[in-house]
Amino acid sequence: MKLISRKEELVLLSIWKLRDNAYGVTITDQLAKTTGRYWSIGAVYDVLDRLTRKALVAASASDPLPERGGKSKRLYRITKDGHQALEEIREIHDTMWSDLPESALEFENP
Amino acid sequence: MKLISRKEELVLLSIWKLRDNAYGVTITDQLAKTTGRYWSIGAVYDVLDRLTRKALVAASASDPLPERGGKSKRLYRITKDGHQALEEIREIHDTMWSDLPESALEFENP
DNA sequence: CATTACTTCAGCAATCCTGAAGATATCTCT
DNA sequence: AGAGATATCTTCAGGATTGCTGAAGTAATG
Repeated sequence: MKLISRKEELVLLSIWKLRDNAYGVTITDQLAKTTGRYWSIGAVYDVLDRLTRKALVAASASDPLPERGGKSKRLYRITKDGHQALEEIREIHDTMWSDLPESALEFENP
Repeated sequence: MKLISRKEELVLLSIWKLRDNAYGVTITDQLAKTTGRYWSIGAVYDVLDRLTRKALVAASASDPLPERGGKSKRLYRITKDGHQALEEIREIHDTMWSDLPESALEFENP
C-alpha cells in the first residue's frame, strides 16, 4: 500500500478531531488553527475528493438547518481503511524519528 | 514558510541517520529498510535535487576509492535550514496527533 | 573489455493550490 | 407575499509542484 501524502494525513486527523462536525469549512479552519498556516478552501476540497475516491473517508449529507446559510453540509467520517492508513504512517514516522544521531549539523547554508 | 513534503522529510531523516555516508544509493537503501517499501532510485535523486535547490541539504564530492566501482560519490549533509524544516514538521505532527478523541470509526468501507 | 557502483535523464502521473463563481438557505424591506 | 440582500458552503478550471520509473551514461578496478 502506497503511503498517504502529508496533506491527506493532516486532513484525516482534522476529521478525526472534529467528530460529528467535519465538513469542508470546519476542516479548513481546524487545519489553519492547528498548523498556523493559511489553507485555501479549494485545496482542502481537493484532498477530500481524493480521500473519498480512495475510500479513506466516507461522506454524507447533513439536514439543512433553519438558519441563515443553513444549507446542507457534506459531512465526512474516516473509514476503516483511513484509520489503517493513519496507523501505517504513524509507525513509519516513529521509526524514522527514533535513534537519530545527536547532531548532524556540520554544513551551514551557502 | 511552506511545509516540506513527506518524501522530503523522510529523505532528510535518512541523511541524518547515515551521518558521513549519505549518498544516493545508501539513502535509497535506508529508506527501503526503514519504511518497508520499494523506492525507485530516480525518485530519490529527484528529491535530493529539490532539497539542494531549497538549500535544505548541501552536497560535496567524496574522494574516489581504489576499488571496483569506487568512483566519487555525492555526499549530502543537512543544512541549518534543513534542520529547521524538520523541527517545524515535527511540531505540527505532534500537535495534530495529540488530543484525538477515543475512536472516530463509525463508517465502514462501502 | 568486463564488471561494479553510482548518477542522469526524459517524460508522464499524482498531488497541491488558488479564489471567483455557483448553490441554497434565511433575513429584510416594501 | 415577493424581491433582493446576506450568509454559508461547494464547485470549478487550469496551472505549479512533487513524485515516479528504469534504461542509459559515467568512472572506477579486475
